[in-house]
Amino acid sequence: MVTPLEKARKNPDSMKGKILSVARCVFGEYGFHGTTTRMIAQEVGIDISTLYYHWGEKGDLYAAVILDITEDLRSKLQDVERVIHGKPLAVRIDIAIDRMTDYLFEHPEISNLILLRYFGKTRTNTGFDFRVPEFISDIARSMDLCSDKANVSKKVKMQVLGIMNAIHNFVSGEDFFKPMLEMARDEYIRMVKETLKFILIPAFSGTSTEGR
Amino acid sequence: MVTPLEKARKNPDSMKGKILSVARCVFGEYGFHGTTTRMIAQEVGIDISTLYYHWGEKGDLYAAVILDITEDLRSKLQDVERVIHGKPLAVRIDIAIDRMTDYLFEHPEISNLILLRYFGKTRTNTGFDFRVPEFISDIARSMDLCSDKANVSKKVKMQVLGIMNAIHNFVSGEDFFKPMLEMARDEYIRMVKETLKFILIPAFSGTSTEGR
DNA sequence: TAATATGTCCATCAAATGATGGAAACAATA
DNA sequence: TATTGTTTCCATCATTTGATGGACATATTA
Repeated sequence: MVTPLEKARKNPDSMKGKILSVARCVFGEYGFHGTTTRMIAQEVGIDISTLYYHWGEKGDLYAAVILDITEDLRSKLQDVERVIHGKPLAVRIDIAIDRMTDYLFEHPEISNLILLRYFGKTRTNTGFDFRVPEFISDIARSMDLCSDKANVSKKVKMQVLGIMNAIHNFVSGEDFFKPMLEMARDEYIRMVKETLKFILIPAFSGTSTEGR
Repeated sequence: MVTPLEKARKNPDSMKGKILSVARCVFGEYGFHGTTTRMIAQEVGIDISTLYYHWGEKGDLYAAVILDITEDLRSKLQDVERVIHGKPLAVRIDIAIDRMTDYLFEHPEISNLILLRYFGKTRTNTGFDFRVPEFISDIARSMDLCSDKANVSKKVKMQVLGIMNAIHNFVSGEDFFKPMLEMARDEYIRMVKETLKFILIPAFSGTSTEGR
């Protein structure tokens, strides 16, 4: 059995795929309640009922969007993990920041959606699996921040949350921070990486693997 | 001339003040579009038209809420500044994290609203002054992160953004992270402080005042 | 007390929004 | 070509939501 989301991911040029792609961006910009199905349909250039035909109700489309970005992020994290494997901790962090920052600046809706989901509530319960806990543990292991690979401590999980959120913040806050700091996009991205490394590397590279 | 907001702030038990207080929390939880005027009115226990009588249209109430939390935050930052004045950098950061974290966990809607404003857009333009740039510079100066007090560098501004966002993240993400990590509230708050200090202190205390 | 100002609620409106039925267009296949 | 299944759009509905007018109540003051 192949789910609608799998179909859409396999076929990005299909109508299902196009709608999903646009929905990612619009939901990412305006949040669940700030987005209307009409906004998405208009952006795709189709009638609203075509959207409903493919994805059913708004909440189902939103759920698909969240699963979609989750899968993208998981996949990207695995990529990065392969690259940094075996390198010293400070280098791992350095590379991971570069790669993840570049990737998320190319797909800012991922950071947007994740943060909106962390910090905002939806009235109608769009409760479904976000799989954050696995992610956190995976990152901790690939960063080799924890000694016990099977059981990541709460302390390390908090640290990983701090790292990931720091990146998402700067990506998602681009439209707010960039004009505030009077920077062009490339300068902003450069400064983001620099700042992240300035803050994160000393904390992790000067200590043992299990926190201070 | 005294503005409606000033009246409400001076008189928290007045209807204006009660509505403002409730609106802070509801807007903070559900965002601008996720909040209906009916939700606020119901929470206060009044008719919807009473709300409109006091605050006019939804966007005006939201604007008042933002100005309200901005003023609270500014005031709190000044408090903290007085406490940490003259102390060594590592101590300043330590105390600032403790104080700000405690304060924001008591008023999580402040962090919620700030982050939602950074990362989410509103369809109808609720554009008004958020005064973030001043804040950032004030914090940089009170932290003594910059050598030139008059002209805070972009580098330092980015660092301050990173610090403040890290705190807001953990406060605003409480409802999401706490159950995920299977922690009680007090344990979570303790871990937040610990993690923030673990990440932030090494970066700033081991360097000169103007970045690495 | 009479008169005026202030505050609250009920009823209601117009627009926006989520959602659907059915006709038409299009494609695939016998 | 006739038949069947898929996709798209138009028209429309029911609710929700922002917003207002006017009646009633309560306080204030002449």
